[in-house]
Amino acid sequence: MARPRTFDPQAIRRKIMNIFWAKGYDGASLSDLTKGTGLKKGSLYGAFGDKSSMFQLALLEYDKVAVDRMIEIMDSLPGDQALRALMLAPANAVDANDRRGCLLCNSFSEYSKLDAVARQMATRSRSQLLAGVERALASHFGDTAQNVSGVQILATYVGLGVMARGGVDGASLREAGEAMLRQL
Amino acid sequence: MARPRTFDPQAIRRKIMNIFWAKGYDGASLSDLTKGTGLKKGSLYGAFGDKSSMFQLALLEYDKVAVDRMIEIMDSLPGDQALRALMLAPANAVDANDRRGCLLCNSFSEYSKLDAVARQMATRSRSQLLAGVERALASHFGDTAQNVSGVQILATYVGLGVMARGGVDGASLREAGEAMLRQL
DNA sequence: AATTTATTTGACTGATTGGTCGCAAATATA
DNA sequence: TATATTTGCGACCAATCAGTCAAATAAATT
Repeated sequence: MARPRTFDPQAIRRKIMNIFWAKGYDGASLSDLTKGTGLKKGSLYGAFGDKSSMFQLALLEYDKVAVDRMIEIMDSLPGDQALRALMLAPANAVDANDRRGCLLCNSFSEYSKLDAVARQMATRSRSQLLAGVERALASHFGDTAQNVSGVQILATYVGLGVMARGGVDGASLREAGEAMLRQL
Repeated sequence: MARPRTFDPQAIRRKIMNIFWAKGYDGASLSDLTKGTGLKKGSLYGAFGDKSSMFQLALLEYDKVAVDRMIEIMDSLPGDQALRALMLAPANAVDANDRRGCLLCNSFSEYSKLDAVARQMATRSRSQLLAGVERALASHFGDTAQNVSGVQILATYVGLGVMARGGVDGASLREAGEAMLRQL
């Protein structure tokens, strides 16, 4: 008996994620969100809550479509190929003209402006990504102690994404990723 | 015959740098700047120009007191110690309760919001830091080809700074830095 | 076709954004 | 001490910020 909503919430969630991905939490204005989704403020607030809720939603969506997906791919590959996929992802994105970097990594930069829930979500995604990296390392090296550390690989990945945002060319990012892989 | 200014421009420049360092270009409001410097808007604008000029000034100041200083230190040390100083700096800062990361690296994250001058300054500082890293590498390895790349070390450094902002503990940052050093 | 109910919409907050301007205060010279 | 000048300060500006709300709209059931 109620009028059904005319938009697809899932599609809007995706658009919201992309807006925050490109502009950051603070950098994305309500005006950006209304223009980017095609919805008016009222609909946006009615369906998804306030701006911080929308960002939480964006983090969740990114966790599903990017982080979890990357972890699944890594888990399905031999350790060295898994790490190769991760370390070359930033260079590949820049070559495809995508300079947004990684939404999760970007949110570390503005961590101090996030609410407690968003911080927890970001921290959780980070530790899951780290766990995936460590599984790949273990699968490559066996369980023996090694020089490389999972946090080091994670730091390199974060740095590559930020440098992509900062205008570094794809070739340099590829060189850095390849160098990291040579250390395995 | 003119009334002399009652503040020390150099000290104010330093304060402006610290404000942008902690909050970023977009994140630092004029209100932050007036509160942080103790000067009113009129004085601030009269002495330093608009907000983007003040950010350029902050980048220049950071280049002098942080980037150039780090490069000087690195140039004065044997290659391995030089790289050690760089790779452990983020962990040391966090241990000293400083989670601001690196102003230069942070500006990569919001590169798209900077004006042309600030972008050029950031790019220039980055390539100077990279050159310093490559000198340290050459001093350590001689001129033979090696597995490690300067861009890789730079990416790791950037990532460590961002992770520091994102609440990662000092011990993890140290572990990552030490691991990177083990690859040399 | 009438009613019910949620959706959509645009107008409207108060606060803050970056930025400007004129006036009063203060000081160094004459 | 009087004057000339620049600083410092507060009021003001339009634009934008996130967020609210009531009225108009549209659809599904009866």
